[in-house]
Amino acid sequence: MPEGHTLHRLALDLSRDLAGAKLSVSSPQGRFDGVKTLNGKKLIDATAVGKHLFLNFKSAVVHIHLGLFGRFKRHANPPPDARPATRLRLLGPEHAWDLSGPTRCEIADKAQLEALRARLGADPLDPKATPETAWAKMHATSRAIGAVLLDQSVISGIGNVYRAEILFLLGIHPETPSREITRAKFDDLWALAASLLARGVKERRIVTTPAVPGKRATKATALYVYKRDRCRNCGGPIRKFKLGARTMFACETCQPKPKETKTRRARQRDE
DNA sequence: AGCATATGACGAA
DNA sequence: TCGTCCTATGCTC
Repeated sequence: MPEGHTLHRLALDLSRDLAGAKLSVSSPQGRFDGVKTLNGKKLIDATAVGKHLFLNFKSAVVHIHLGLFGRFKRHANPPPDARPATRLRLLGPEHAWDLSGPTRCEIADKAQLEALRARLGADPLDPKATPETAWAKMHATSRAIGAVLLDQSVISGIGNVYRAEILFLLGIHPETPSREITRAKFDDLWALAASLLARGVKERRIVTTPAVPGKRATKATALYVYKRDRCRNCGGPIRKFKLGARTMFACETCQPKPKETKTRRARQRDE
């Protein structure tokens, strides 16, 4: 689940359960080296930027990136024995949170945090974020828009599911050169990303189809194109292909290819 | 039991 | 562009 909405949801939930408390911190797996520094220390809160999560202790900040496999599990206190792969266990008064499989989980100093922030593009979930830099970057490259949307230094928080769904909803073919996106389309994209991510935080999952009152979206109804065989809108076949090292899903009826300016790769593939 | 798969990102070449 | 790292799940045999 780890796209931007997951980390922002986690920041809220971790803050709700653990903020203000002195935590018992452990690493059943043994691969988190901040246990000594943090055990018994008070957590101020948890925050998120893009796909990065920060545990803000009074004395230090833990930087967590879930990568593809990282997960948090919540338990009531007292929690069950931790699985051996548990990298980090945070035990608060009422709840325990177990982290497994993260790409990153380390104490970060000021310089590291600053470098990270400098590297990340604007996060649509940040109410203070402005899209000007993202627009400038997007407008300045001929890379495929589908690849640019995964680039966390342009916009942070969008992952493989959101990129497919956002491009579908905007009717943009993923191989469209980024610089051909108009300012008006970009503004739509930014607003859509913000609203979908916010909805993801609220619903605790990615949902891009219209809400049906009284019904919860299921795996079968939540998305238009991602991992589907048929387009939820027109019923046509979904094309599945690699783009930016990940699997892209698109309906080429609802997302027509840009005219003449095919990418070189697309041309090669078609011949 | 074993294998394929996954919503991510990095470094080497 | 490829290999690599990290773990859990759900399939197939």
